[in-house]
Amino acid sequence: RLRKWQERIRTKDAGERNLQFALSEIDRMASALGVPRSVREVASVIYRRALKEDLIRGRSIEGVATSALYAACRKEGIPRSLEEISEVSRVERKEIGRTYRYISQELGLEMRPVDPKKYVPRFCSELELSEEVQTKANEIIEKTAEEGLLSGKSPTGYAAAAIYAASLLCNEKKTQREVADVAQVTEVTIRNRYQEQIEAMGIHG
Amino acid sequence: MTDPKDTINIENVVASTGIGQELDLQSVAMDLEGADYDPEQFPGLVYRTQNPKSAALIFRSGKIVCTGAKSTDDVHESLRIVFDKLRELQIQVNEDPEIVVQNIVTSADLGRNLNLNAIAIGLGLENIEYEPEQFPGLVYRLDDPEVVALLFGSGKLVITGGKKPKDAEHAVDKIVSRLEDLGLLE
DNA sequence: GCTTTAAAAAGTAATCT
DNA sequence: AGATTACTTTTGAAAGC
Repeated sequence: RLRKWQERIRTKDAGERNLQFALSEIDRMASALGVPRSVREVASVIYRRALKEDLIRGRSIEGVATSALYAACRKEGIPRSLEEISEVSRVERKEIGRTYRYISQELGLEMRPVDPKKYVPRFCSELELSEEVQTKANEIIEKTAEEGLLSGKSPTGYAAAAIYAASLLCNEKKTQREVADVAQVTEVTIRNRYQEQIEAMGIHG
Repeated sequence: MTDPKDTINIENVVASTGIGQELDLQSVAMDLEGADYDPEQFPGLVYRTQNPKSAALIFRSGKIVCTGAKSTDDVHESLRIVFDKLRELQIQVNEDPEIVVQNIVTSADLGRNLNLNAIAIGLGLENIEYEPEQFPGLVYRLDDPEVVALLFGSGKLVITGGKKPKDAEHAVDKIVSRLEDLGLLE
């Protein structure tokens, strides 16, 4: 009986240590990403729920913690792409993506697809683009998405193309390279989305 | 107005069978031309047929998996070739080994573009998976028939997980009526 | 869970000319 | 700026780690 008692304490301590590790990892990654405290709190809640529902079995603590943070950023309306998240995590992008899909499904998070407009303020400020460009980019995203151009396209590439187009229209030109670097997509993707968007907007030049 | 059902095309059929005899894959690999066998990497021996095109995975137990065929007839033809090849190597093969179709992959076209964002909400976020950052298709699991559909913005789709060609037809019917009810197919 | 096989859908990406 | 090739997703069986 004493043995069982000690074992219970041991596992309880281990579980407690694991939880503390996960929460500190969420904190570390959140700081590195520069997201507000509210996001870390949402991420912590998601992680605790995943723990309670026993979703961590067979997965790494770090993977679930990273996925919880990715989901929290989206839920709070300040998404970070998997690419960005993976830069501050030691879990690879593909694993974060599949773990996120799993916990999202199992916890019934009912995550809506990311709205590309959510990336506009951050990308534009990194590029030092004016409020006017942001407004124009949002307009382009709004209008072209309504016409069905967004289906199946990655939100970051879509936002990047709209920002590139808006920078040209507002005479604050940024190169495709510059926009591609902050959005972490290739110039090819920007080129492809840009062509579709300006055509749908009826813009030339 | 072409019926989306008429656009259904079988792209791949997976089936399993067995010759009812244990095999020494090492010697089969030596005698069978074009055989790929690397037990360190995978326990099965890979043998490809050209006509019809398919790949057979042959195991030590005598069980065989055939994949890549474009119809159930092609699966039977491919396996007939495999069986004959094994018989040429003086291996006993049952008369007519039972062949079980395990999965049929089909493609189809709904004929109009789809607003996947609206469809995700319409079908219910809890019933679908749509993560365009990871994959452009919307994943929709049906209970009856028990298949998985991948819907794309172009209106094209993939149905997989079915065991009979009819499963894909029923799935397309259900998807079309579901989308029509939601007013998302026009 | 992984390993291997084949196949479609469409987007993204790396590499080469 | 193309063109190619390759990887992402789903499905299923097999035997073994």
